[in-house]
Amino acid sequence: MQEPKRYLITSALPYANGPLHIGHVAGAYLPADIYVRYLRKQGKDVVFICGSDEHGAAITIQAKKENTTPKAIIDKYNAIISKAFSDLGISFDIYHRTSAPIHHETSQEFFKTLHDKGVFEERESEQYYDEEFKQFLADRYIKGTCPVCANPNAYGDQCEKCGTSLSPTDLIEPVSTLSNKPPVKRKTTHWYLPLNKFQDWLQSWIVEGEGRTEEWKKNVLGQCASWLKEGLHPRAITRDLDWGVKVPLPNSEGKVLYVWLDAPIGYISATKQWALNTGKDWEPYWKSADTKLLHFIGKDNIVFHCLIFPCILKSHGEYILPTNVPANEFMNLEGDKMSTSRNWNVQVHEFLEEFPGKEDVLRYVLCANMPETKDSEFTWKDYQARNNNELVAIFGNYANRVMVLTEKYYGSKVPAQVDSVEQDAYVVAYRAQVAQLFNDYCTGIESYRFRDALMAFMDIVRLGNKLLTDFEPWKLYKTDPIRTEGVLRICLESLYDMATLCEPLLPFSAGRLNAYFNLPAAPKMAVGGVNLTSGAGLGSPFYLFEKIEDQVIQSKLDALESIRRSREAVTAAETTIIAANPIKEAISYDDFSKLDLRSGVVLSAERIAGADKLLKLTVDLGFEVRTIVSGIALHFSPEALTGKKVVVLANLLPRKMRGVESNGMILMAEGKDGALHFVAAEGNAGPGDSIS
RNA sequence: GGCGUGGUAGCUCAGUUGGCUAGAGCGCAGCACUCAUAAUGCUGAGGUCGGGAGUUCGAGCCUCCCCCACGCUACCA
Repeated sequence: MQEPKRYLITSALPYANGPLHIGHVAGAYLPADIYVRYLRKQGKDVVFICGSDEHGAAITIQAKKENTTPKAIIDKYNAIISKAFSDLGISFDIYHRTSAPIHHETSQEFFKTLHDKGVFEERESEQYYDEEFKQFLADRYIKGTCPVCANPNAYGDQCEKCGTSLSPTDLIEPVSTLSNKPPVKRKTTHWYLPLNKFQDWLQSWIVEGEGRTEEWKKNVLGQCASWLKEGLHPRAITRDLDWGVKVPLPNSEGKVLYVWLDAPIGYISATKQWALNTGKDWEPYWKSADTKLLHFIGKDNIVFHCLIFPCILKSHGEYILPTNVPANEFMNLEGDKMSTSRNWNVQVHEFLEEFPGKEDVLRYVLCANMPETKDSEFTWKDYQARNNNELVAIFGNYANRVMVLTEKYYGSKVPAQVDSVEQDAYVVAYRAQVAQLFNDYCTGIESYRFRDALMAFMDIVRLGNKLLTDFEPWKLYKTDPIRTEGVLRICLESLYDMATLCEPLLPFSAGRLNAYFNLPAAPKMAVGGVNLTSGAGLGSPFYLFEKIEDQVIQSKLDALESIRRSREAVTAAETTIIAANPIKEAISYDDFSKLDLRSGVVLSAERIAGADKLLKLTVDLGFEVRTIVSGIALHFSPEALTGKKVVVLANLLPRKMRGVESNGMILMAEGKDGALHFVAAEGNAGPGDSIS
């Protein structure tokens, strides 16, 4: 691509059911903000879009959990999240919400356009339905026992204990979380996006790079290629739910657009709202080929932004496709994956409340450890070390050295430029090195390598420290005060350059430095072009950053340690329970296949004379009626058993008990309290159906 | 089980199409300096590049096998 005429930058829409943590920031928001601030400083036409994703079942669940309404939930978290962003200096041009009317309209228009074009397929399927509440149940509204780990509280989409992704029909004994009753299956109609039809196009666009103008990151390409290799399938883009954007068709009450056709359209509707707010035209940003469109996201969003959303945009026909999707990996915390539900994270709003004035420190540490090519690690020790050894010792200290010397020798007035110093070979070489590093800095940002850019910036500061040490103005002043003036003039100018260069990375510090100079922010991103006014008044020396004491770090570590301990205690307790009834020796499938299990129905039951534990059951196996003796008399009365569905081990050798021949065995589950429960095939399984 | 991404110095990470003695920052050791929040500057130690085999004049990089971490996905009869 030639130089783009304008830039449209998006960051993944945070889901408004919980607060923002630093992993999110390092993944999708900080890199975008750095990039955008850099572009603005270069004078580019750029719009930076984000907003809350406020629909979906998880939010309605959260509302139920907090005993409130979905609206209250999204208002609460939208407020927390958007404040956290602005407090951290993430400079969106608009932070919008998908609950806004303009978003609903935009999404519906999009759906209608694609629907009218015949892009979607309509399909009927069976979904669980709650008869009492008269509604279809979203996956997360169904709970049951996980077929993998036997966790009794697995959701219909995922078991949070073992992490397996499920579909509601996988659950054993599913229960509606609305009525706490078993749901029934009922037919429903949904619209599907036939991703399979886009397979070839996606293959050439992403894998072969047809029509792309930028190289994509390896992790992004790999993930996409993996999906394409598996083969894409049609995906439902509507859901039976009442919280979301309504499907804009007749006879579609109770149906909303699924996230695919909701959240990413939020980028578009937010752009529209921004245009309304500012009197601009939104369309060129989305529809003109000379726009560079970038989606900053975390790796969990790669499939969404690289496969699904492009299919939607392309289907529409008028929209451009992303130039790049510079997805980051994940940032771990002290060795473990960050997670809101497991309380293992650092929440942005809490951090900012606890450590006011440390916005730039957090930005610095997150940038230095940004998970650009692989998962990275945030530790509090590293946070402290980077603050104390880099921000304080290198950058803050350089600024302070220059300010203190200037105050001491020149009463905080800009000293004069001195030709002999300007032409000194050392200074010429110094300037050349700074120019080279500035170049590295720009290249870094432009190619989404923000850690490199940060490193280049710090190297510029290091050169400043070195220059001071090499010229030793504190000695030079005694023998050659004029030359000293020239040296400090260079230092001050470099400090002003640093204020400019660090603005995308450390905007708060940039502001404080500009204030010291009593100057507005430099209009352009550049180095060496500054010309301060000799004799102009400067501010008083100050510390840009302050040391962080061990004690502060230790308390953060202690807090995490106690969370880890309590989690381990829970895990240990669960392990003990499982260990109490250890699993039997492993068998082969052949061993299992010897068992002939059948579904059956109890026709009648009677006590056996002289036996207090045995019942004589007559069981219908469909193809025959059998007599089975079962030792359950202490748990069930005979009359309660008529019509009971059971599972029978049908090929067990016959055995006489108390004179009655038993032809099989009834399967029972024994609870921890010793109570017996029938095992039965649910639903329509009839007598004689085999079980395997 | 399949696919993807990683496994490089004590720690956090770079290493672009295979090419001099494998790099950076921090930490560590020594030296210099004192304007500075004991901060800065210089020098140095430290790596069989997850393990094994192969291709090549030459492999951190390419091929095969194995181990480990993370993610996605299938199957679960």
